[in-house]
Amino acid sequence: MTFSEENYLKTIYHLTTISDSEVSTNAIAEKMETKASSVTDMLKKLAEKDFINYKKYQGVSLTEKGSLSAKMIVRKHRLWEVFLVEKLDFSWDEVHDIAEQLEHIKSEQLINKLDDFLGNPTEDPHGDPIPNANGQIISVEKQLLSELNEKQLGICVGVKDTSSEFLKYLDKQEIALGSKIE
Amino acid sequence: MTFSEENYLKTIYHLTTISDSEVSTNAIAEKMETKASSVTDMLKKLAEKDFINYKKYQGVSLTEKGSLSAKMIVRKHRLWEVFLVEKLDFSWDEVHDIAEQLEHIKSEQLINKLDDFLGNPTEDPHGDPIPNANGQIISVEKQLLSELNEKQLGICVGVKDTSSEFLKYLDKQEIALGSKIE
DNA sequence: ATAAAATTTTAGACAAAACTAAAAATTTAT
DNA sequence: ATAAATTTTTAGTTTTGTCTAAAATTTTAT
Repeated sequence: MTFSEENYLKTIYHLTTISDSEVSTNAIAEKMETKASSVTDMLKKLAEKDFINYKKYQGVSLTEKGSLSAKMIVRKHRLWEVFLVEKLDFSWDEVHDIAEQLEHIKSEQLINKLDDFLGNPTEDPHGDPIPNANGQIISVEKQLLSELNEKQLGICVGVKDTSSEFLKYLDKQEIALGSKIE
Repeated sequence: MTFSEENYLKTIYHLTTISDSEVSTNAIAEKMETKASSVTDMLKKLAEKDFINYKKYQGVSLTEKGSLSAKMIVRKHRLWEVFLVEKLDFSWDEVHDIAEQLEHIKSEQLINKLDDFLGNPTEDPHGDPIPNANGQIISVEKQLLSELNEKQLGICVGVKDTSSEFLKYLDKQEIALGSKIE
């Protein structure tokens, strides 16, 4: 699989988890900041290789094979993020771009050894779950802060928006994973 | 710089250190297992970008800029090798291919933090020197085993051939860095 | 010194991944 | 129900890095 194919697969995976229905060409194009025609080209290729179910004009969904591949990329991305924060002392707002590169390194042995080295973490620095070597995801139930009632107490176990700006804002407010919020 | 450009630069750098004269198109092609015509194409591009000195039919040498860039790639390669062996418990014959991928990750901050995390090592797992952040190389003088006289004692401080096969052979002979050899 | 051999470059083609512009299909609105 | 708007696909082009085959240059051998 090429870098580009991997990036498309990952994007389709993320869009699928948000909407859990067929993903549209335009949605992919927007998320990847590319043109719809480029997306169509790639969808044909991914369908050809049996990573996605694709019928013209009907949007796409991941096949089992595609879903597993996508989860392996997410696994790599999140494990590398843990490495960067825990071992190299990066802050949570700095790791995304580097992990975007590292997630494409091809070596199963590497990622499994990294997993062990990190102590088999279940979540990345933003509270997102890390798929295991079989692609299984054990995710803790979360509620959005906006869904809580007034005066209700909560503990921050994750962030929905992982943009560098928002994470820096949280730092300024002294909100981190584990923080009590009312 | 693209992956391909980086790979050419690294190859030219290695060939330069061996021969310390102009490097030929064919030598590059052979080392990279590609065709001479492909090499010529790339040499033009690298010359255009001022990484190499190139005159048709005359072979190439690195410019200051090219030499520094090459050393930074070597730095990354060797630091990642140390990481793989020291932290992830890979053996010295397994790390080359993975480091070939990791050396292309672009982030100065990453590599300098990795350097610190590893304790600023000066040599990789094969005894080759690691350039520092400024591209300086402090290398220990070495003698080839074949240059020693009979009955002369030596300590293995590096290996010239870093192929997986040879390294496994050394393992079988129980020869590692630090071993006394007569 | 010049012919033969080897090396290097050029010219033209191809595949991957992107693009623009135009055509086709689908969805929305009246 | 049909016209307008939107979305998606197709067709054709571009860039990057590769290739083959042929031409140009340099080196080697007599």
